[in-house]
Amino acid sequence: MGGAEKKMVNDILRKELKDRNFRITAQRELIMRIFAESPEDHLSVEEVYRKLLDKRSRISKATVYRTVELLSDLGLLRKIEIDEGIVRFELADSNKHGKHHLICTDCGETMTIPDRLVEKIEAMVKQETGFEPEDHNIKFYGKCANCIKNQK
Amino acid sequence: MGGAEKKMVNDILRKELKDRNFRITAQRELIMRIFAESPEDHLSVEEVYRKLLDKRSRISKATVYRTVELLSDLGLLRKIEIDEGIVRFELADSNKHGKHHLICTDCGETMTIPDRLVEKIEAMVKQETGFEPEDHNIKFYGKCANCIKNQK
DNA sequence: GTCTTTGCAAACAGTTTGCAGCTGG
DNA sequence: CCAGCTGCAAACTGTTTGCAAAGAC
Repeated sequence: MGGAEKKMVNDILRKELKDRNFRITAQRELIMRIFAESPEDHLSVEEVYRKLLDKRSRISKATVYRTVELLSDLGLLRKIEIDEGIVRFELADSNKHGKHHLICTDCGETMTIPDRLVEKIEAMVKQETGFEPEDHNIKFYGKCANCIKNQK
Repeated sequence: MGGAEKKMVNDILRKELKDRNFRITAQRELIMRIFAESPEDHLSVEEVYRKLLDKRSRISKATVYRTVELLSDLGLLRKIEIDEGIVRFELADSNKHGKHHLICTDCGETMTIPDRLVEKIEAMVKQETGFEPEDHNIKFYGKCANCIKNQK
């Protein structure tokens, strides 16, 4: 994420905090920055904490927990869970929501399911169950078109 | 699950234990039985433990943890995770595979997506992408029909 | 100055482990 | 009989909480 974008993230954070009458603190800015700077797309509390230590910021772990939860409430981070038992957070980039992948068990390739198809699936779920999906986490494991072809 | 099926589950357990040189114990049979008898399709360790207490079986929680893990290794149970932070187990009914849930962000209710619908989704994925799904992990987060209704 | 936020340590929940005694084969 | 299993309690991990002191506005 480039310098300009990082500044933008910080501006959004400040605005969001102000609007909801929360205070702008160094800790909140720092933690938000960790996410903006991080090459990985999702971090556990432990990982955020480590990265803070690397920067010589002495923030308590309790504050990381509280802040990351607050940032989720503000809609700046999204809480996700990939491996079971470990909660993670990622930047809630507004144009990116949910995760939906096809994972080939032969060649290991992972592809994104086309948005169009995801929308169709969500519509189907709603129609058949009355449940209104807002977010999702979808993974299919199987054989990709290529591997099926080469197998023959 | 009917009486005959419950007996079958127990026979499979005994065979599986024997084959792998584990011992057949009352605790293992009991815990397996809890799953066979349970109307819910997935149980946390805590819930299994409670059900054992209801039956006046004084099994230690450590044993429940160990057993449920063993039964998963044997392929009789499957480990799943629906709400974050709570691990659950379900009967690894051979004709039922993968995990697919609807999780209501209002009331916390979690429901299983009907198999029929899952199959339809898989067929659609195959048709539109050429990818052949064999297993999956699907979670939708949103509002359940009940909460939508009560909200109005 | 006031009300929020932080850091610390203690509390908590879920899970794992070491070990003495019990038990299935 | 004896290796494997269980129960118990203690240890551990990840997370939450109460409170006094520090900080934002």
